[in-house]
Amino acid sequence: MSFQSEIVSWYLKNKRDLPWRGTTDPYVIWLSEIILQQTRVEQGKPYFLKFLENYPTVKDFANAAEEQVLKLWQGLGYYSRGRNMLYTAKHIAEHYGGQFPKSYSELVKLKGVGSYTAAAISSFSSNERQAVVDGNVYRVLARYFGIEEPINSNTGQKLFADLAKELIADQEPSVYNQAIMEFGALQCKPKSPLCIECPVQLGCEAFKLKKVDQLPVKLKKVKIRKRWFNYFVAISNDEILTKQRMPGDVWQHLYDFPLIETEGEASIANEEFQTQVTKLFGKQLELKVLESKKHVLTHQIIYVQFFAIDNYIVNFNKHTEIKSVKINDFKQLPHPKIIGDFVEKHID
DNA sequence: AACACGGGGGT
DNA sequence: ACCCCAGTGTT
Repeated sequence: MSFQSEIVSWYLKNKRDLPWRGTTDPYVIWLSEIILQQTRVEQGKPYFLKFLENYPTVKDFANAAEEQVLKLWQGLGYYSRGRNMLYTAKHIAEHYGGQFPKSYSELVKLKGVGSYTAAAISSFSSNERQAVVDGNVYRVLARYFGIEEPINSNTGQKLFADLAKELIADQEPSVYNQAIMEFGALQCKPKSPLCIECPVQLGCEAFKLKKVDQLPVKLKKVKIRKRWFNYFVAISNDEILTKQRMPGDVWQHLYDFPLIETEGEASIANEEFQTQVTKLFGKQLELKVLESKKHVLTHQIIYVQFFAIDNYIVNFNKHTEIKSVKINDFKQLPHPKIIGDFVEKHID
């Protein structure tokens, strides 16, 4: 039996029952695929169900407000996915008459849809012969064919894309694509793959050469930046100060608190820090540390301190991005995870 | 080609 | 501590 037939046969026996399987509606598949970008199935599943319930069709999605979309997205990360989804939903409602495209060539033009997602949607929705190449596929192919070319080099990308295209040539595109990804996720896992009970063990180059744990090869790792965020929790009566984050940094368009970023750990005793606080709020304030946390992202570690500002009087300079809103309204806004967690813990 | 973009889970 | 996850957009 060929590699592909073994994979498909394994899939039919071992596939998970997932809520987006079994539909050919390109809108629903798009929903699931965007959510699953760089996201584990188990983490994405509740978000998929939530989005489908709130926006049963692409027209429903197109009518949503960005704040509502981002609120539903809260906690999932890579928020540009949510923003791009709304943009694309509006685009489809307007230019496609609400009819979600199914072909690779149309799909790949959509914002937030790259070659992987276009291949996934087109093959799952209409069985178009487009090979998916995601993290799973890179891993399975690198191991089975013993490919040492880095998966994120220029030549590597092309090499794997060509190989994947060859392999799907005589297969049912929809089933085969899902099969190889499911195989990578459950059997040919990054760590502790199940080689002992693997249906393609005999043909696997990496297994033969005992290099399973060394493949695939991936270039470089980015340097992690350390940052120090000092947030000010200013409540007076039933209002709280909030600030929407702007483009050019993490958590774009999400709402957090007035913030002073420092080059190192800030303390109340530090004079320069006090000066900055005074400048930001226009007067001397008494600060109290509420909580300190370390927030780890892929590319930066953020040391977060929350300071309480007691007896704050609402007289905030209207020139800044900072606004005073009702606490109940504030809670409805989309927040970074670290802020959402803080609010849930400390603010009634 | 390199980097930015979140958060969580596995080892 | 490090790697990876049903990747894409920008520079």
